[in-house]
Amino acid sequence: MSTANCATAIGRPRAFDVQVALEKALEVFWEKGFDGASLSDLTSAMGINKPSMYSAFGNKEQLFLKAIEFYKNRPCGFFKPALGQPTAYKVAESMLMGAAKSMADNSHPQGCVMIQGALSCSEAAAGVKEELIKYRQQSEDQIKDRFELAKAQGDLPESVDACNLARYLNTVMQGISIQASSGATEEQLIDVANLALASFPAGKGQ
Amino acid sequence: MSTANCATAIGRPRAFDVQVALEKALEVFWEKGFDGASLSDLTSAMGINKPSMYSAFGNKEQLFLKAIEFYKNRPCGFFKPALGQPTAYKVAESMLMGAAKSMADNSHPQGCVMIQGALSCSEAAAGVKEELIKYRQQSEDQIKDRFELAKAQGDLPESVDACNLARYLNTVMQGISIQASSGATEEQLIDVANLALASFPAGKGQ
DNA sequence: AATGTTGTGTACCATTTGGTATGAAAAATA
DNA sequence: TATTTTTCATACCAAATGGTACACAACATT
Repeated sequence: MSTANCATAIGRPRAFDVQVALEKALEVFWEKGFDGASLSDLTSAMGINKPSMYSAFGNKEQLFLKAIEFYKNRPCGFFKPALGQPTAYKVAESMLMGAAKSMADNSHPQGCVMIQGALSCSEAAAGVKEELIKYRQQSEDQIKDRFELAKAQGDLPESVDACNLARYLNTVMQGISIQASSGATEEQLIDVANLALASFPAGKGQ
Repeated sequence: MSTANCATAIGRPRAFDVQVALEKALEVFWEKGFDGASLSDLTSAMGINKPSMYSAFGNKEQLFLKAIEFYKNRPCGFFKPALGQPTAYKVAESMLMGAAKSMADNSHPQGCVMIQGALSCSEAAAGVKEELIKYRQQSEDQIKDRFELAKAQGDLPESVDACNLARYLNTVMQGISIQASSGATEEQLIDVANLALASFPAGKGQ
């Protein structure tokens, strides 16, 4: 049951690339959600059969969680780079524009799998729903921390409630996810992002 | 196959109230989504058995659509009253505050079933997903029309793009739905709503 | 070449899925 | 009371669900 691709492997080697299979599974979960994605959907997209899936990933729930983990860390993610922007305003701008661009991108399912993967769901998905809620809260907390830092640096007024502002930013991004999965285009979402930025306490000049 | 409760009914009368059963079904769909709600979940919540459900509502998909129709028209809905507010700003304010209050209300599942009922879903739910997208678009169009009217009345500047502003408002409400279903409280969502209102082109005075 | 270890493919498992056939039960009408 | 019409309850259906047993295949080590 070794998931990692060890250099000196003993026994029959895997005939598939675990990472590639995980990406394929991610696409299925992304499009259909946890409840809507059946094992047949998953394994046929991954190009493997069920025993291989179970031995490599555990079960459907763990496969989902590992796919989400990959999603969080994938190189094209817009979140972490946005957090690193020099000013609070630029953080928000980069995040909203990144969300608009990324979520409307049709090289993969629209919207965000961390939002849509298990929103209203069966009891079987209750675990992954809780996990996704936790992840979303962590993102919000990271934004909040970044805004607290901005306040300490004088980049945001002391009067600003970093917690509320972070929640607002997160809320708009989540709305953008819904819009994207409903068919909104990148341009439309950029307009939304610009309107949302008008609420931002620090002006565009900063 | 008469759905309506006719006064002079011939044959054995229904042992259940169609409207009450529909409300129960709505709650299940609301909480679990179309894919996550099984017929067993539904019929046991409705207090009837499957043949009764099929004869009264058609099938799972039509039951869902009828439940959504009921949801749209239910008396406690905040959307239509908000549209009737006298100014564009008050429309937006009423809508956002109504969303914050309604979606965090724990007398029913959190969030909005028209958003979460079928977002990422299986092929079996593709039809209801499209229907929900259409409904959401109709809501947005109604807001847009209201803002166009506001422009004609001089209540909004001519420079405002009613379409973008409506989409922004809709986006924030959809984000609020996600937040609510993630456990956000009414107070938190009101704070979000107030931040969102800061983007509004017409000032609070209007 | 024999052995130990691990992955693969098939075929299978019990359970659940959405959906029905059928006969009995309850009412209005005749 | 007999008939007609409709609903109810049970039992059932084929297909799909998430998950596994098991024999075999492929590799490293001995």
